[in-house]
Amino acid sequence: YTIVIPPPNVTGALHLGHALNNSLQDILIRFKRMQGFNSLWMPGTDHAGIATQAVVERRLLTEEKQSRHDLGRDELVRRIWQWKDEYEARILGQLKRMGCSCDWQRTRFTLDPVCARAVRHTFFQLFKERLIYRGKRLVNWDTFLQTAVSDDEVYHEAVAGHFWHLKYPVIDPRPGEPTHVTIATTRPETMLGDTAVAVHRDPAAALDRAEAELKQKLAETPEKEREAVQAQLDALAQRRQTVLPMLVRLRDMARAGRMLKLPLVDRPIPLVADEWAKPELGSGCVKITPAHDPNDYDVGKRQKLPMVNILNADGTLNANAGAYEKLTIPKARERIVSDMEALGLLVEVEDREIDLAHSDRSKTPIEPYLADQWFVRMEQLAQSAMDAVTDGRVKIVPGRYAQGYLDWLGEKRDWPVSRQLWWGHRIPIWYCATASEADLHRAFADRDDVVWRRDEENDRWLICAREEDLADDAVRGHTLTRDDDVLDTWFSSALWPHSTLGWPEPTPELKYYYPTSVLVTSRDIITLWVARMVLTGLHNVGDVPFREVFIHPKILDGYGETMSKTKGNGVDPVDVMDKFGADALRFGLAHLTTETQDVRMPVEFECPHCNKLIEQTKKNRVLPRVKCAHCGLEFSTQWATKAEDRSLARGAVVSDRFELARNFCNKLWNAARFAMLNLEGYAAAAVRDDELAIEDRWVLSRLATVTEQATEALESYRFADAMRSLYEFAWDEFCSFYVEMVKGRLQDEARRGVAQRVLVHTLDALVRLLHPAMPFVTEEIWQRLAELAPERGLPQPARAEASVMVASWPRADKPRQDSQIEARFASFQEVLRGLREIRSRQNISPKTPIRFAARCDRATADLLRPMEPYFESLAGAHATSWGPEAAAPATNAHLSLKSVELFVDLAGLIDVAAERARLEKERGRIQGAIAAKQNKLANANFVERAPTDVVAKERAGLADLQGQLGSIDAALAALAKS
RNA sequence: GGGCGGCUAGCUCAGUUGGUUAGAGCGCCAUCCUCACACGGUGGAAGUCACAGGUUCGAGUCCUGUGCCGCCCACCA
Repeated sequence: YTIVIPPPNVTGALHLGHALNNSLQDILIRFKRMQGFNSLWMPGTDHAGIATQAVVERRLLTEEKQSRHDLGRDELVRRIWQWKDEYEARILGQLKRMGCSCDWQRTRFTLDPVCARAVRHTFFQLFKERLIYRGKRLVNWDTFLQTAVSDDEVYHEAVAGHFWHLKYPVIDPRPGEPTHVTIATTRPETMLGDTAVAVHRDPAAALDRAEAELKQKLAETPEKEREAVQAQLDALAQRRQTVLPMLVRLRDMARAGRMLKLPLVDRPIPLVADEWAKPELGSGCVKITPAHDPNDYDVGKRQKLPMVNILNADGTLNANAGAYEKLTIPKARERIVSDMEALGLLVEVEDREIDLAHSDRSKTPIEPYLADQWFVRMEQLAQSAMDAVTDGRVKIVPGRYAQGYLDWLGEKRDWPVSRQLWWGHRIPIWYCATASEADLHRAFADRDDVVWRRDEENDRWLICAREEDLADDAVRGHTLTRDDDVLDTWFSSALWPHSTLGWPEPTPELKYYYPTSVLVTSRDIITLWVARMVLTGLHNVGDVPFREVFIHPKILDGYGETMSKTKGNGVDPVDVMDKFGADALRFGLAHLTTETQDVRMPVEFECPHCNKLIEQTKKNRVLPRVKCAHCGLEFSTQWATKAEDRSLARGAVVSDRFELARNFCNKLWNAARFAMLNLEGYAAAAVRDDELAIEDRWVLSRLATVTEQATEALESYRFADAMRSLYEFAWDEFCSFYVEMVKGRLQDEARRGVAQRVLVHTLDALVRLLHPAMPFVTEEIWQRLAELAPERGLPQPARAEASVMVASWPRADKPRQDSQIEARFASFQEVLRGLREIRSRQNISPKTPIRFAARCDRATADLLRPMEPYFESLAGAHATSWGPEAAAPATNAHLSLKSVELFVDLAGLIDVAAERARLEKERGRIQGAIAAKQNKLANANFVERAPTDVVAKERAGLADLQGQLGSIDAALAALAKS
């Protein structure tokens, strides 16, 4: 049984999302191990490697004021390793505290040589099959960190910004033609890369469409907001007069192939007609910078425009920027605006809120630029991964997530795999512009681990080497240069299930463990990782990487937001463990793992000084220190880094959602203590069925059922269901009833033996069942039990395993399931509850004994009569009579139950007012129920069409209720007399 | 814009194929420090199952639509 383990995020602390993931995996591993499977963890790919580099670079730039370019590749990588070692030690400590039996020794990182080899083999093979190719792509360039960031590391934020309205002169304007075209931009420096200005090909029609849309909107908007829409409509109408004629003219000029002069660099650029220009916005014209804007890139492709990149890889302007070369973007922006103004070409500066793409890493704006990148052709790879899911070789649980997976793959969008980083697997490609093909043949004649291909666009060879790096002079008389880029971390992560097992070598591990059993992960990673693992597995090994994928919920904070470092709303599992314990953390998380997609986790700070709770707000959750609203003292949080903050007492982040689990751990521990305190004279021996007391047979019956439920639930990843049945069995049945009922026998020397054996057996089974979810408490109980009762079990005792970790998972002992016993207990519990209720409502002290009569049919009487001693011990109630003729005492409290009417003798005890109030209320309730039933039965449709058993049930229910009503009336009458 | 999920007690959530009077934990009220457990026991109060239609003898549950919250993907799925 094999589980692929995704890693926790590298730069932050583990938060509850990671704790959930790791806990569920460890629950499965322990569960399967107990079932006798040979299990293997396959821990952590380092998909967060990029984050590490970014954090290190950010430190360098802010604290040491130097960039990676100053530092050099080797030194940067050395620092990253150092950072990662610190990080790993911390994460390992946390996982260990959580009880995760994760072994990270074997495969520390994806840069492990074994994995590195798998990466090169894969790249080589894809290159050879022409599934890897070189193409162009706009890259999100983080100018601060001087790296590209991937699409998912970009977030959009509205910021206060400017629209600069600029004028470009028309070359040789004819009479009547405009002399200038006005455009607006938020990034004036990109004008240096402009290769066209666009105007709509049919401005009148576009305006018509915009108008129609606005009218539609006007009709739909509520009265209040209409004014604003109407204003827009008016503006549009105005525009028809003022702007439209000019746009039509410009459009005609564009068709005629007229040119503009790009100021500052004096480059002629065409006026083009393209629908990207929006006549309803701004001047109606738009500058086109294909190398620095995604939309413009599309226009550039459509209009076959040149693409001028003005950026260097370090975020400064390059030679294409002419006089502005080497300036940083902000400096260039400043200069260009003032230069344009000097030329009289700056029309106005408009203040506006703009939606700007930011880098998640540095929090600075993104400057996209066009770059050559490596791509993986997805057509056939994606199809294979889709087939694996549609034909069921990979099962996704819950099934609804399969749709997203298929839809995403269905696009078959090529996968850009190159990244402009220094950390990661460097792309095994060398360039050579000077050699001839014959030279290459000569150099690599006897090698099948080198292939090459022509790069026509750049007039050079692309040489891919599989096994080892090529020397600069590998081709005699020519120089090879290696590609600087590294591969997307998902490229190596995608290989994880087979690369860690030794692929491409046919190792015994690969043979034994591949395909693995299950991947447990959260849904945001389905496309990034799951899909890619499937397709590389199929491509490389020829089989799927895992049989099942379990997608667990995401943990959100109290506001329903995803936990993340950026927001600072993550809950540190260490806080939870400190406050509630590791078992409570794990059980609690498993207990809320339902099939829904999210789980909310409202959290509070606990003041370490006065122990009061302080609401966690969006403001205070990111602070390193917080002032307690109750006692006024300050405490530190998980964000404290400075010594002065850290010296304060730490305020834990707590959530009452773990209280249930903590209390449960405590309950189990105390129940175990009780059992062990009562094992005096325990002797292991076989137990015959006829020796079993009623409660023994009942608890064994329930145990069989619960074992069955828990097993079934865990096998189908219904963690919450499993936890719920175990919780209820342990607390409501084992503790509240079995333990209470068995107390008497444990005091009785003659009956003690069997009671002890059944008690120990049940506890033993319960501890096994709970072990995966509560490893620490259960192990402790197990070890202590081993001292008192090393041999235990029903019907034949056997020596217990040395640790519950290697104990076997209980089998549901189905022959023990006894519906009759369970029915008897249901009645028993009902009567017991009734007796307690009467005691409570009559305010009778628990110490005062009471007597009661129970009116019921003979069968029920026979069933309950043997339980008499338990009514005495659990409710302090003595039964005086059972059966249809049971007489009500002169003064009594009455209660109608499903199968029994209870009369508690209240001679000398009665609180008449309380009893009357209670009876009146009861009467009202029953009358309501009777009316509902009578209505139902009066409905001819119901009687005719509903199944006969349902109708019969209704009738019986009605009769029963009417009987109860009679009794209540009688009781009320009796009260009136007294 | 598309897809997915949620809306059930003050809070956080269960509710299996439609079928008696819709459940749990926390919180609240009352009571009990009873010899495993006050992180406990016992009892209680508390819900127009988001809204509007529809199917059905019968709807929290099935269908259609609407609203709000959230997530994912994305200018054409």
